[in-house]
Amino acid sequence: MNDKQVRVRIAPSPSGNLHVGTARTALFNYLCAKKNGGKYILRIEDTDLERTEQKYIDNIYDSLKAIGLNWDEGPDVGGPYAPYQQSERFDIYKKYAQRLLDEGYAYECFCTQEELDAEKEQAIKERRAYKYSGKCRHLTPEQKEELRKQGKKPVLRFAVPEGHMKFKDLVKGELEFDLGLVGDFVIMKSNGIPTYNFAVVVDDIEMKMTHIIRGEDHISNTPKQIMIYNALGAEVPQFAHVGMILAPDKSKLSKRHGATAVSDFIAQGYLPEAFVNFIALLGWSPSDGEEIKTLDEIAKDFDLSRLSSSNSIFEYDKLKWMNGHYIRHLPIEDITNRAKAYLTDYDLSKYSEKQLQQIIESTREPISLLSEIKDGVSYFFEDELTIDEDVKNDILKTDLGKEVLDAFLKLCDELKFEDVEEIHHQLEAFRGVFKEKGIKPKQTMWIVRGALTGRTRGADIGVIISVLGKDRVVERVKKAMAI
RNA sequence: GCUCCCAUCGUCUAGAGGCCUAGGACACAUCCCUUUCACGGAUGCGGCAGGGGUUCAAAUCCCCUUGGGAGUACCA
Repeated sequence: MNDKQVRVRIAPSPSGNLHVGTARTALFNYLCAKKNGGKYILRIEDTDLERTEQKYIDNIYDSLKAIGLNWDEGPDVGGPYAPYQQSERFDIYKKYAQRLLDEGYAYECFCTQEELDAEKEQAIKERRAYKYSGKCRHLTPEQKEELRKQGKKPVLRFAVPEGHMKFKDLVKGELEFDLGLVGDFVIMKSNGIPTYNFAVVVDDIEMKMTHIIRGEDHISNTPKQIMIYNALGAEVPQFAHVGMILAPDKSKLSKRHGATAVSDFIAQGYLPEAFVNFIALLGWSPSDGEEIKTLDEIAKDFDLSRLSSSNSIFEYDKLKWMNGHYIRHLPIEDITNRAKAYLTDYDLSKYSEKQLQQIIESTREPISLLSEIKDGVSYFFEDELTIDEDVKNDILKTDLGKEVLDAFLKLCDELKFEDVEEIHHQLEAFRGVFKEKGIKPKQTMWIVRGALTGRTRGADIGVIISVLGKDRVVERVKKAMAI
């Protein structure tokens, strides 16, 4: 490669919330910049005035920030090539368009939608691939004047030359296209707004992009874009086209498969760390086989050569597992703080921060979504415990249940409530008594757990007893005995 | 239809001619641990789409078939 500073970009269109596919593209660009000490730029491609909405722009900012992909230059932070929002760059595109017009690389086309549709229909009838005829290519100045007088507004079309276009893609390898198959495409719409293919190139030139990393759905745009680079006498950046992210049924990922927006995943309880880690593995693989990595670690290890050229399917199973892994391994203070967002229905002031952490610590193990924490800790907060029917019938109402609870109630007088370790020891002795009578330790504890939580599963029993404290433990046991 | 891209366990992938009786991760199964569910650990199940070449040697290179994906807009 060259020794220029690497400059890459993510250029989302604000016509929807930030999509996972876009997020992954952003991630790869970000990683490429970080790895090479380059710059990672955010550019908002809002030339589609109809579909652009401010809330989507906000969502893009928020989502990108949430997963840690902060940009070096962008609409909000500015930069040497501002503005970074296409709707504010219309005069720049006009200038470049005029240049292409003047130099004969582009021409005005006055064809109406009807004419174009007719051409298209004809092509279909002849079972021929459609391509614009180029009939406006050689309009005389007089003809154009006449058309203009009729009130027709022209579009600007790029005059596609004959021949073949070849370029080397960093992940796909050598790619070749027959330009005879691509028609003269529109670069400026009749309303004076540039089309995508034109605006990207102008911006990428102006913003000095060195690498274009994007989804392979852009492969067919690439020859068109390269032609524009060439016509403008600009250096062509390196391209790297990655496979797409597909839904489990191999179709395009859509809402019907669940969430598609990064913000949806986060709202569902996925941790940003886990989410980025997971999407990084979709199309990229670590050199050491170690899959659990922080963003920084991934950046250190990142290399375009390890990008995959095939599509990958977005499966929730692994994401969930990974999310659970992060929930279990991130510092407890951190997880506790984030968990609070899901516990707003509870009166958290009931417990000290330390106790809250104990609660979360012993509840975080089995969950894979942070949102599950709410249900997981409910019995710590309910004043009126809800007891599962089968816990009532199969556990608490039994003779053994009464016996165990009676004994446990007596034990409460000696229990060292403030010391979880000690509680465990005392419990061990407690279980031992029943074990001698042939009652399995797990059965004994099941009964105590049932009385205290109303469930058969939950946090560490020592923590439950300690955090609940003597008063509530005794109260709950008595209530359970009265069932 | 036309053009382009892709093809290793169910899924994500390692593999850049011999290191491959194809490695890892998720999922699944069994076992162990255990105060529950889990977590963790161990073991197992499972794949080079098919067919031709090239080569002493092919998952790796070439061709064909099949399958999948993308593009084909005055959308990005």
